[in-house]
Amino acid sequence: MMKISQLAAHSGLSAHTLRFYEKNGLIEASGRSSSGYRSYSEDDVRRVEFVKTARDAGFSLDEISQLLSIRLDRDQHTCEEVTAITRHKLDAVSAKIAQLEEIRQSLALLLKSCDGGLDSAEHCSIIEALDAGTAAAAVQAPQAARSGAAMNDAGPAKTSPHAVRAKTKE
Amino acid sequence: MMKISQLAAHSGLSAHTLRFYEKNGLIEASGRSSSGYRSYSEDDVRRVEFVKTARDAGFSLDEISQLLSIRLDRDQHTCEEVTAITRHKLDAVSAKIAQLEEIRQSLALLLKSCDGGLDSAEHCSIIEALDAGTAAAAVQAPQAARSGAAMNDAGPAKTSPHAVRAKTKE
DNA sequence: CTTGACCTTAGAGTTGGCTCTAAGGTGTAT
DNA sequence: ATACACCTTAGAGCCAACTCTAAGGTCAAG
Repeated sequence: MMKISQLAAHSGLSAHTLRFYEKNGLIEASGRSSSGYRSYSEDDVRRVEFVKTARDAGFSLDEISQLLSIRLDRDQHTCEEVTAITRHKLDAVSAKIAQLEEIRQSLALLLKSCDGGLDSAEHCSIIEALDAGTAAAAVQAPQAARSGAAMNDAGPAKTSPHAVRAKTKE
Repeated sequence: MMKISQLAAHSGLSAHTLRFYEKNGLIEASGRSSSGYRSYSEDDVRRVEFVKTARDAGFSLDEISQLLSIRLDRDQHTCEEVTAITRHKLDAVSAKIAQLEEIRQSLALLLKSCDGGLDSAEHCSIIEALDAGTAAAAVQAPQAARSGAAMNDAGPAKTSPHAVRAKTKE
């Protein structure tokens, strides 16, 4: 039986994150001390490790929930269900990569066109390309990189809730 | 001189988005009708097109702001500034792709290990791999895919505000 | 007996880029 | 005159996955 900070150290997740996962039904602490401190059994720890591994493999918390309920009750589920989730995720990741590859290609072309010298940007070919609308055009029709076509996870196919951009953080 | 919905139709951005961009200083309507309706000059339209093109090329709104101020006053800036922004973005996109490639690899390995049959998931090798923590381990040390190491844009190097996950939408 | 490290909770804030709502005013066609 | 499509604003809501805060309770060491 370990306390939350021990589990945090053990799992590499913060205590905050562990509580957050608990609130979202991903994990639980099967016991509490007399003073209300969470205490985690070995089974609890294994479940946390499962979540961490699945997260590192790229699954969303929602997908992890599905995987957990299968794990909990394996003989009520089929391999097909598991592979469906995994395949779906793989497809989404592949699509995202393809989209980023296009962007990378656009950026690489832009970079190649400009010497990057220290003199005035008066005739900078990058600025000119963006002005002329020929930045992504050389790679592919611009709307191919946009229009919710790229990203679909599991779930009730919503009509492109918000556009899919580069999302490279910060 | 066009009204906002005309510009929306022309640019492929919604009127909402145009107002949002204006609020964030990316674009402006140089005139207003007597009743307060925005009216866009040809210069305004060109600026909107620039923003759209840059967005499609993968730049963030913040980066687009920087590019716009260079475009506005080209001879006060150098090509080096423009290439720096572009190179930075390219690096960020490349890093993101590399990270997603790792995830793709993990998922592909998981999928390959399981036949996906319709019988019980009792011995499903995907669930077992996630349980054993060997899902990503086969590809690379798990923390390589995590630990804010992957995504850095321009900006004051914050210490990993939130972890970088797959972000494949929905 | 106090310091300081730990634990608890509900709930708010962060990120980026929209997206939408409410509550109204305007413009034009019938 | 009345329906209907358009325009205005400030501001709230959405997404995921945390991340942090406030305001307190617990516990071992010195």
